[in-house]
Amino acid sequence: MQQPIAEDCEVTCGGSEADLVRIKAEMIAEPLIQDIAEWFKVLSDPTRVKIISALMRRELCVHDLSELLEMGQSAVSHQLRYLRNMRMVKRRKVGKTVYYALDDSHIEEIIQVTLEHLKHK
Amino acid sequence: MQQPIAEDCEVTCGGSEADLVRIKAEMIAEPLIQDIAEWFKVLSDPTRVKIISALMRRELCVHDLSELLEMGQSAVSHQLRYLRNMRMVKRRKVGKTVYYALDDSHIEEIIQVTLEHLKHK
DNA sequence: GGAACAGATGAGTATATGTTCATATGATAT
DNA sequence: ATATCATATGAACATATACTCATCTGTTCC
Repeated sequence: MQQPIAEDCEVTCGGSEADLVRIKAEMIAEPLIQDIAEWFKVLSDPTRVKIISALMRRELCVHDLSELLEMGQSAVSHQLRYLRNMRMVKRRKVGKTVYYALDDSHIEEIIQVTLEHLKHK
Repeated sequence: MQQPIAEDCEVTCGGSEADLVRIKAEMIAEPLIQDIAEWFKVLSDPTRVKIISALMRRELCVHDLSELLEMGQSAVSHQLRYLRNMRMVKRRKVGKTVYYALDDSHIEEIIQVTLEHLKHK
């Protein structure tokens, strides 16, 4: 009767096969992993961080954001769409102009925590 | 004596030029923006989130990580180098095998905060 | 020494991402 | 209706990213 062949590095790597199975079960579930990565990707681009940094002060229209960031209107608009899809910002239309504001209570908190972290490094 | 010409959208966009200048001064400084984006980029990839998720349990060698993630050794190794450069993980060598462990006290906290956030959405 | 193994790394490649350009939409004013 | 302004959006393009493959380094065991 064949025993299941032991993995090559069962001993050398310190962890038994059973251990790995347990760890795998304890790891964050796949769909959640995807969500986390997607969420962090929002803040992984300087332009988006700048936009959020500006909106932390007050709501702003696309044109003003474009001036603050010294970037083309189109580029800003594309990123705003991205942020809107991610439910990070909401918009309010007044005549021709569109005002954007933060729509996620946790962003500021997480940015603040990260700032503290980066300072103490 | 010439007054500085007002910006096109001074009135329509609701913010005076002086306001924009003030906001610009209050925004997070450019180099810090870059650091924040770089830091978040670490967790913007599912593979890296998985690696960190696994290392939150205990230190692991490359081979075991490779098994846990069901990915090639090379791919895992590349990401580990990235994480090492970002000072997110440290390594400990024992004979042929190299053990990786978390080297950033704040990652777990931030992931935990993010998980809570994602659940309550 | 040489074989076997764990891991690291450079090159190549396919895909993702961010910006620009041109143009479209939608609103206001004349 | 037409012109103008604020914003949105699709296509194109250049760069960045993550993986694979082949190869290299460093260690142990014979």
